[in-house]
Amino acid sequence: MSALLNAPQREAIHYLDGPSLVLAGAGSGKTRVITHKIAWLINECGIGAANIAAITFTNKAAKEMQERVAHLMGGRSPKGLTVCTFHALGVRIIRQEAAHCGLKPQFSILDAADTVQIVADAAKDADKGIAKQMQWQISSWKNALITPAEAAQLADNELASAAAAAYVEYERTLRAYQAVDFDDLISLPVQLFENNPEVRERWQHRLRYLLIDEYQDTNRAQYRLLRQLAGERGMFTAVGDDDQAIYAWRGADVENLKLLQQDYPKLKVIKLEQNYRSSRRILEAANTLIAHNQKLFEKRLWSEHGPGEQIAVHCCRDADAEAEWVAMKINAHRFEARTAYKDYAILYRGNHQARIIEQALRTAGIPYVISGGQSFFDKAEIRDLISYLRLLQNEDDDLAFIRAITTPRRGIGPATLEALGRYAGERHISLYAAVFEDGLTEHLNGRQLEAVQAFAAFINNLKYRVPREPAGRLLEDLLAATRYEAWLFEHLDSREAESKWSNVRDFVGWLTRKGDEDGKNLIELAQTIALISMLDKDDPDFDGVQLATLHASKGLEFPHVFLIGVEEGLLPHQASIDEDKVEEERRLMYVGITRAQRTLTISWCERRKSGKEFRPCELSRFIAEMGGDVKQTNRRSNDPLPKEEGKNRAAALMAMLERRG
DNA sequence: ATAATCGTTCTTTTT
DNA sequence: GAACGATTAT
Repeated sequence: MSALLNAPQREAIHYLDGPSLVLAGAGSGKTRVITHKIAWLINECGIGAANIAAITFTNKAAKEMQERVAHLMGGRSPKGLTVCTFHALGVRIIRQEAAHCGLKPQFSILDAADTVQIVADAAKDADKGIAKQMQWQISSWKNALITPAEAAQLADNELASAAAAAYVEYERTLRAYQAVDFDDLISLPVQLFENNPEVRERWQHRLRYLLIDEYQDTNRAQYRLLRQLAGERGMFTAVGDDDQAIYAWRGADVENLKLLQQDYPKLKVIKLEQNYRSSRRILEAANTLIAHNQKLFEKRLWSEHGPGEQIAVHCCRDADAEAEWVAMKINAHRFEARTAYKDYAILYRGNHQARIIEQALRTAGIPYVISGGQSFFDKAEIRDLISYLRLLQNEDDDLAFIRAITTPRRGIGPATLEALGRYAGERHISLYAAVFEDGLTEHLNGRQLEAVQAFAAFINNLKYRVPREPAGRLLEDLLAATRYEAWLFEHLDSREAESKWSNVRDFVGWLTRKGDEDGKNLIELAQTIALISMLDKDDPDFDGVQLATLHASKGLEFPHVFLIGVEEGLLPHQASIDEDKVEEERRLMYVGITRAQRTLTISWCERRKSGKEFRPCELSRFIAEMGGDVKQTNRRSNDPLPKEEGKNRAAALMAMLERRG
């Protein structure tokens, strides 16, 4: 990237007369604009760092932004500057204004699995799949700031009505647990600011200038929060690209771009159309593809780079052959071009596709890193440990209580918990509080009572020690006392137990380090982990091929990109075809293409396993939509042969040699 | 009453 | 391949 800023970039940075929207095409240097604008505001405009907030969409983006600002400002991040996700900002607001929200400051943040369980409990006869759909519906309502009462009126089918009924109970349960879900992190601040103008003004005053990254991915509630914080003056810069809007399924609303123009008639729109990333052929293909979408803003990327290599489209026999082919191709290309493994990325539509690739890379001896995928914090063993931490932080968190008291097993099962739950429910107290009530003796037998009280005493003791002892020691004691390691090895095969235990060790090591570095005790640490979904252990020195879903790849770039599984039904995904949502899939494809700097290699399979059977596949429509400048190759020529066939051929070869010799 | 075991089902994307 | 549910064993 050139050291100088181009004219539209400069304009975007220096524009301060009012609200502005920067339409930043892929690879047009949008992070650069944001970071430079922050520096400009602080250095040239006399705005205090503490009065500036840059809001990103992912933790990773926030971290990168922070680093780049620090770099720009001479190695140190300006004191008091806010660079975080919408959700992290929400946590900060709620924690500081907890009393206004009817919460105690140590509220718990529930994850997806917890919320589904609450919905399942709220709707008694719920099967797991239905509960998931209902939770989904409730989440959509919350993202659109729709109350349970409004939802009940809106519901126009059986599922929605059931969800609306569960919604009321769901909210009640959350408050009883002193807990919030991810959606609350946005909607509670919105409600708070709605009802308390003084509080809103205080925050408006604190965060005087706002920069919002990935604006096209904001949902209704987030937009509302932005407007409340920015107020009438509208001192903000929103940066986004409607062509890269890929989170509609999660409530993101591209309409927010239109709303911005409506709500702020003086909105200054600046387009960044010069691409600094990709060679011209890749850019052309991306432009041609995305032209098939209905456009909100006209935009055409251009580049000063040379044409570069042709895009290759390769057909494979099946997913296994595809994985092997990609691995082989990377090894060959790396050898020829003398590149590093980290110059390559393999991108795919769904997480499940990663497994086959991983396998192939391992056998080929290629190092790799996966970003995204199942979050480290979603793993059962990590959730086990976190449930103890959550319970320490907030004893009203019944879900954490249940998980902690039953893992590892300590002779407490469903029957005991049901009795305890009934007792607590009648009294409107938490499970933990119920353990200390005298009346409990009526409902539990001697052994049950003893077990439950021993557990509560254990937690109580830990809690007492939290302010006095370092987090690391408490964690070690917690694991020792619960015999967690032994429990893992007792009921799992050793390979699995080992992997789980090593995850636990990683987690404990990470927490211990963090505790020592920041001088935080265990409970203070517990409050921060809920938001850190991806373990930011990505070590930039590690030389490995990057594996990522298309969603997770947004914002990244690589010299050489492989885009796999480009088939009808997978990309575009079948569900999107059925629901007439192909435009979003096209944007997803667009995001994938525009990650590539020098070469783009696309692959697809003739057939794919669905369940037990192979089903024939056809090439994605998006290839045709990219224009004709691609080089199609067929398997046969350089495909690795399936195992038996390979063996046969080797045998035939041997036979031939023998005949000759 | 609790715990381990076996079989069945599904996999779009994530703060 | 993992996560859930139903079944069997203690």
